[in-house]
Parts: sequence; structure tokens; C-alpha cells
Amino acid sequence: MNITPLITYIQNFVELTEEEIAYLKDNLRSRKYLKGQFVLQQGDVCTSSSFIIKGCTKMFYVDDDGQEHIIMLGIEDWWVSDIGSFINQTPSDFNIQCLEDTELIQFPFSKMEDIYAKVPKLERFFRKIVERGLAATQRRILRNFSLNAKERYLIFRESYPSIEQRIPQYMIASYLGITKEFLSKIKGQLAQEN
Amino acid sequence: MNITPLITYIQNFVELTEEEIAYLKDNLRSRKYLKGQFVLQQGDVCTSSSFIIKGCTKMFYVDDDGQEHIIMLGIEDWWVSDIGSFINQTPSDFNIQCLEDTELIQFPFSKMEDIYAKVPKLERFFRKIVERGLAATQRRILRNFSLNAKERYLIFRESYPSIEQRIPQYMIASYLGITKEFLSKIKGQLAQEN
DNA sequence: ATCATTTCATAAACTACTTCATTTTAATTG
DNA sequence: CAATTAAAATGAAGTAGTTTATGAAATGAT
Repeated sequence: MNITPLITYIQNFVELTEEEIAYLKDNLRSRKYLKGQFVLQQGDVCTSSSFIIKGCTKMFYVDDDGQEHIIMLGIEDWWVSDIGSFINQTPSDFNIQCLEDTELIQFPFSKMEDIYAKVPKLERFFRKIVERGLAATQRRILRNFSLNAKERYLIFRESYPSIEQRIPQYMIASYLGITKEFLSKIKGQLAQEN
Repeated sequence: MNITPLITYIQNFVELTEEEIAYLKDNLRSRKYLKGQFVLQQGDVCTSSSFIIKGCTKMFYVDDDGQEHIIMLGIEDWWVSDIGSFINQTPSDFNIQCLEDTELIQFPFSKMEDIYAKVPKLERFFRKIVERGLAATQRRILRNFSLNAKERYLIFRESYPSIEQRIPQYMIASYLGITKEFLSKIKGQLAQEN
């Protein structure tokens, strides 16, 4: 199990002792998924919070009309989970699916109490990353309200240049909250402008 | 200083000893604002995270066209702050303004390290409330993508019946991400339907 | 390579929502 | 309570984004 990227990531926020690192190695599990497989399915409880070692995921919601709405994308060094389902252990409204072969390190809900007891620093670590997540999510709401689709797309492109190469355009459209046809139109416009 | 509602709120998540409560009483400050006053202004750093003892606030962004976009509303027992600005101590893009005479209890950024050192449980407490905040914010993004304005308004009314009475309609429109005219039209439609 | 499937592009008709302009109603203030 | 201001309602015209449909290009499976 290659836990190094996770440890490196955690150490950006809190320092871990060798013992603590060993404890995590023993108590976390790595899991591999093939492209197309689901980490979480609508209706299931999100039983673990996962760190992406390698690969790419989308978290999405399927509405009553069968339309897919991408709430979050994830690549290496990001976290994926339906946090609402995870903290309350209630059925999730979301799906998390792998867009590439993907390797995750999972923090099972059932072990969180033990983990926090053994490595209290992680309480701080998770507080900090959730704070960041909340700030980013608020920025996203702001943008959805104050910017039009073209502006949102341009910001997306700047913010996540690496993602755009890795996933199909219709998913980016869904993430931006527009149709694939309209994104195509926007790209046409942008191409003409240059 | 009436800190009781805050203590009660915190005890929903973690238990505090008498000492810890006393420590918080000594180290937090209460602050009163009149209707219309600003808790935070665009461009300033958000130096404290606040719990609402009494009153009502709006957090909003003013875009380049001078248009106001309400990102969050707050009433008793809610938290207000620009968490992005708070955790990084960078200038905020948001304003927080009081819609009624308001009393807050403030956690100053400068004291957070001490507070966490003295009352480590609060690390867990803040982790938990930020987790909840993140889950709620994700739900909001989901709704903005998958529901139309009328549906969003109905959900808002159900979720926050008390808020609707307290603030003007044009602010609810802004919170929902639509114009006041369109909200007015929706209400007209709903009135006819019944 | 070849066939099938997925993805992307383009365009016309349509809809949810906005903008602007005006009137009515409600809330504040002197 | 009259006067002023702020908020809500209404309607007509405009726009950003959707829907539906069709063809081309890229990708993947055999």
C-alpha cells in the first residue's frame, strides 16, 4: 500500500511521529477501482472518507428527470466522500464514480473514533481541510450566482487545467451547471475571439 | 455577557467542564451591532468567527455591476464569518451586515491557538460544525443545479420559515439567486394555485 | 483495419429568467 | 397622520441557457 502521498499531504497541516504514521499504515486500507466503478451509490451510506492516491472521480446527483449533475470532481491529493452521509451515516443522494482506474486510501467511519483517540492531531487536520473545503464550496456558490457560464468556464480552465485534459467535455459542462451543447457553443465563441 | 446559548450549542457536540466554560467566558467577547452595521466589509480581513446570540445577518458579495448576491443568511445559533478569509487571514470578498440589532460572540483568530490549546475539545467541535456547514453548502449547490427557482423557493420556505418573516423579499430573491421581480412573480403564481 | 459507440459541433425553436419601466402597497419618519 | 421612502407587484421586451435533432469526428472493441 502506497500511503506516502497521504502522509506527505497530512504533514502540510500537522506533523506526525513515526509511530503515528505506522498506526495509520496499519489501520487504513487502500482500495483500487477500475474505470467506471462506483465508490458510492445513491441510496447507500457513505462508510468511508477517501483520499485519492491515483486516478480521477466524479461525485454526481441524478435528478428525477434522469439528468446527471456533477457536484465535485477529484484527482490525486483530493478527498472524496459525501460528507453529509458520512457524518450522519445516512443514505447518500450522491454517486461517486471513477473516471479512470483509481486508487484510494479510505478512512472508515467505524474507525474514526479510534483514529482520533490514537492520533488526536488528526482532529485538527480534518478540521483544517474541511474548513478549506467549505471556503472553496462557498466560492463556488458565489461564482454560480455572480458569473455567467462563459466566465465560469474560463475560471474552471484556469483553476483546474489538468482536469480539463482528463475528462470529457460533457462532464465539465455538468460541473459548470450547463448543458454540453451550450459549453460547446461557448468554446466555439472563444475560438473565434482568438 | 450572555454566553449561555453558545455553551448550550457547544454541548450538543462536546461536553465542557466548568473550568472550560469559565475559560471561554473570560476569553471570548460579546459585541453588539445596530441594524445596518457591518460585521465584515469587503476588502477587510475576517478577524473573528462569530456565533449569533440574537439578531439576523446577511453575508453578501457585491459584483462588478454593483449587484448584491447573498451567500448566507444567519439567525440565532448560527455561525457567521468568511471562513476563507478567516483561516488564511486574507482580505475578504464578502460583506456581513446586520439586518436587525444583533449580538454576537466572537472567537478572535489571534486567540484560536490558545483556545484550542486550553480546550482541545473545541478542535473536535469546530470540525463537526464545519463538516455540517460543508454538507449544507453542497446540498445548496446541488439544488441550484437541479431545481428551478420556484422549487428552490418552496424548499427555502420549508427549511427556514422563521427567516422569511424577518427579512425583506428582495433579499430572499438574492439568496435564491434570482431577481426580486421574478420571485414576486413566483409568489403570484403560488397564490393563484391555492 | 473495421465496426460500434461515445463524444463533440452546429443550428433552430423554445423556456426560464432578466431588465426596464410603471404602479401599488407597505413601512418609516417628522 | 401626512409625507417621504422603501418594498412589492405587474407587465412588456429581451437574453442566457435549454431542448431537440442531425452529422462529423474521435475513441474503443474485436
